[in-house]
Amino acid sequence: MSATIREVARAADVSVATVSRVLNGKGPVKEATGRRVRAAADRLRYVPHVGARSLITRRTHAIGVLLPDLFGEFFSEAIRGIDRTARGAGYQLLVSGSHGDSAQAETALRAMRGRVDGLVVMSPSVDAPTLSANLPEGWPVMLLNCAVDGTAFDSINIDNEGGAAAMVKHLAGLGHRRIAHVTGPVDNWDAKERLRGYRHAVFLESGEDTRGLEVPGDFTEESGYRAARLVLGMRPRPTAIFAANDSMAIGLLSAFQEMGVKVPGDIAVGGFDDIPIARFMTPPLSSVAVSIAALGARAMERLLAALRDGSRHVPRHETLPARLVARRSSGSRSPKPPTSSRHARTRRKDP
Amino acid sequence: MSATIREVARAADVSVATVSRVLNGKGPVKEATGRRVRAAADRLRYVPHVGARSLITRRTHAIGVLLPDLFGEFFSEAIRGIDRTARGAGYQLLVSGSHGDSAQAETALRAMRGRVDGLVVMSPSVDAPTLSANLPEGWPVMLLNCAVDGTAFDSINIDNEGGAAAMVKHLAGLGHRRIAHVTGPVDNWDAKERLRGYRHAVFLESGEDTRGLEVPGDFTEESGYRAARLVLGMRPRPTAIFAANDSMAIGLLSAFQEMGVKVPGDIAVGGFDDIPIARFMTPPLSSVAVSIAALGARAMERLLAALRDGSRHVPRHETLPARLVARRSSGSRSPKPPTSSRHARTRRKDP
DNA sequence: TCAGAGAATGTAAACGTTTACATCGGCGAA
DNA sequence: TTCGCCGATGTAAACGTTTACATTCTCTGA
Repeated sequence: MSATIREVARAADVSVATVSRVLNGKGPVKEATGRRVRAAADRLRYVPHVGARSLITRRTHAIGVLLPDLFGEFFSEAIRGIDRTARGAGYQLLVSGSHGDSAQAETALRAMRGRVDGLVVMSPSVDAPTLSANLPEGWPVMLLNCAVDGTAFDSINIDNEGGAAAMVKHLAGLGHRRIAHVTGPVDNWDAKERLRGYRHAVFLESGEDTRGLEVPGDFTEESGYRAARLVLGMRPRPTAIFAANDSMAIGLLSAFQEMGVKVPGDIAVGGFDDIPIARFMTPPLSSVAVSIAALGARAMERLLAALRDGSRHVPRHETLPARLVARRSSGSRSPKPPTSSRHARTRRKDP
Repeated sequence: MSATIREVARAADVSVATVSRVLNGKGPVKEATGRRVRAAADRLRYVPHVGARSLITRRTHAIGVLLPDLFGEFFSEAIRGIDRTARGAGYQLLVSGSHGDSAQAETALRAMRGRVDGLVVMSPSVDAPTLSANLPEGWPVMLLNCAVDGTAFDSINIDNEGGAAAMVKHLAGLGHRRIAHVTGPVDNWDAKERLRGYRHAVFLESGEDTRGLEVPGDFTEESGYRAARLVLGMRPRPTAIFAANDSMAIGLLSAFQEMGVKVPGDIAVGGFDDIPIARFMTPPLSSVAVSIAALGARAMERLLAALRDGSRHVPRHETLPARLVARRSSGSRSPKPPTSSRHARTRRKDP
């Protein structure tokens, strides 16, 4: 099979300790000896056995990544950010996706034990108790956009509240006074925060109460499609709708198109997430953008820092800003974006 | 830290060998002893140290996954398929993405050595020589949609040729006689196969030579945008264009819209890949769909089989079918698809 | 010349498993 | 009774590293 450190030592006519020292760059070694060892290692194609190494160093140089059953680009973007940062620091990624329920996530969590030095968890179905029950004490964990409730874990969240408020302000700035909202699933953390941001901003802008302006949704296009009819039935009729995510906003758009309701002429529409499809809708959908890649990168950065600091590390909470993207669906008379910028965003290697 | 097998043995009042036997289900053990051991292991939250285990078994129960710098949904879909199958067989995934060039891929390849039992490689920049140079002899490897040239490696490819031919036949069936083609990058395997399929099908349908009907592209929207003008300048003017991927087809669509050229009235357009945006274009883009998840799942299945068979395994090549998706851009008068099906496809968890 | 410092290198224990082999009973057959 | 077999369990070696400690070598300064 593969060469062992002992064979390299024999080939370079030194002891195994010296080989180890040379390859790990610790301890004093003579220039010439180092060269000899490295040459022998190259020649034999020596690669240290990670198992044996982790057995004694208690380090695996791998990070576990737990992701929910994401579709579309979220998965890719999250991994992209995490991977780049991890690789830069010499860490590998043990990825586990598609966790529908809490039980699956627990199994995955267990399977990671002993394989990784730390964990990045992005899963709505994993909460603090589940986590602490399945993890060795004091394992470095970074929670990504999970429902954090003042736990002892590190976490990073998107500024859902601020993003939602920005969208409401944007619509209000365009003259809209009655702004309806299609909510996400009631038990969804992001949805709850967006709802809160919406309510607060509407109150600030118009002093109005939002009761009677909220329509329940569940993040699917279908629920957006259904919501359209409900909103049109409100009296007085709202002049704008803010959907808690883009999928529902797209549902709204297709319903309005079928009914002959003009967007943004008759009613303005805004979404959240700025998924790639958003800019290709007719009319292009105004939304709130979040850089998932940046989220992942930041998470990995902090996890690596935690790994370095060891027990001195103090967990804390962080919020990543969301950015308003005004397009035509909200009535913003933004010109057609220059062709080049669209390309930059959606280009990809094939397939 | 974590409990060791020795502590479990002491707690259950047996030897370490017995604990190992119970937990691995091999060797004869008394019913009662088994129960006692399992109870102790649970109580102590014992998880075997994978490093120590792999040191002696020579197995890691992990599969390396090398992916290119994919954007959009390809990444997610590929991982989804691979992950599901791997998890079912008790394997974990060591993922490494974002490999721009061959050097990066090589580094990643090396880093995986000793960490994984097998490899799934999906990377246009990795070829057979690079692979064999950086891999231990006889390592199970599955090539996904790579440029395979009769090598000794297992591989699975998409039926680019068949898909392209299907699109041409579809257009010809709608009455088109002059069908132009926007090609992909010249050194891209998929692009080359699609071009071949196009040429062959055009020859079969009309007996015509395709010289003078091909326009160079590079898979970006921009190149599609530029291609539009070239195609319109051909004499006699083609009545249909088949772009080698959807991004370029989208470039065509936006160019035509700006120029006031009606699609499909003045010219029909078809793409390849059926990316999610395709159905949301105006008009919805006809394309050729490929299930990337199925591709990944199939790859993992075969890799696992190879792992089981060991040296008895014989590598072979496999092709996965591509499916034509006719929409309005090709002039197919498919009615607006029922709302529900659109939802099923694009729904996703948030964010 | 030589003590002693420090650099360079070697020796061997330890990490936590699995497993070949040894051991120990108990039981049926001779 | 005794032999041999077999099921259940224990003992200890081996896997490939890292590293504390021991040893050897090479100077430097008195």
